[in-house]
Amino acid sequence: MGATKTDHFTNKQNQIATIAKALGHPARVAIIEYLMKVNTCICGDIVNELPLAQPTVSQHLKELKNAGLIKGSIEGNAICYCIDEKTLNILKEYFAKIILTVTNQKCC
Amino acid sequence: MGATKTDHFTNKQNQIATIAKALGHPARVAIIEYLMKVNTCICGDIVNELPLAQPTVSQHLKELKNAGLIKGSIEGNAICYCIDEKTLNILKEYFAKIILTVTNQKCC
DNA sequence: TTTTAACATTGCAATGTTACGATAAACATT
DNA sequence: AATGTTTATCGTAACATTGCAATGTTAAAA
Repeated sequence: MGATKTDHFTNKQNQIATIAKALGHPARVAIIEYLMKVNTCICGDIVNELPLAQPTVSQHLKELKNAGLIKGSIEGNAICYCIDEKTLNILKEYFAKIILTVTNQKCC
Repeated sequence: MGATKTDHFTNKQNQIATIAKALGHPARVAIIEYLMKVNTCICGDIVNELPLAQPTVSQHLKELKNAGLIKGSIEGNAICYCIDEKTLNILKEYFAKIILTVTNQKCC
């Protein structure tokens, strides 16, 4: 098949999976790291930072945007991208909760 | 193409992407949640908890294991699975660092 | 207005993922 | 030994992802 059976899972499970999936590629992790490193939202310049062709980078940016991990606003000729930390925080809090629960378990 | 250019990215970027990718499917998120909920490592019983056929579940478990998110030990007839919180913690700490950095930025 | 710059979109080839039936392997039970 | 239970593996069909060349689109610059 190849198609994920999303309707069999909860909204939360699908939400977490969607965000995690967007971060499931090193190029997209690299984009996030770059946006963090430059210490401001960056207009243009992302393509030159990655070892990938422009259409490929554009596609990765689109996926990060769809997942809510970055925001992009048109700034004249270029586009200004920055990290949306709210979405990252959803993942962080989710993992923190699991880790806390699991650490208190008597197991294996 | 379809093949990820892993060699163009750092080890850390590939590590984060690999772990995130493993969590990028609702069935695998559901497995993690179930392992957390039962409050102990569970032997068997995972297949019945998911709306998927046994070979599919087995495959998802394998991917979680490869990513280091769960550990499995043979327990007689069944196999005992539990969460490896160390791997989850790598992701959590990574996100926490990004969130902290980004929140202090004057941006957009 | 033509040109340039910065991204987006389209189309396609190569590869990866998801799901499951069939089958195998390993052990427990009878 | 024969049977059942549990998990893994194989094979394969359907679909998704990755990457890029070619081509649009939009707005600044000349």
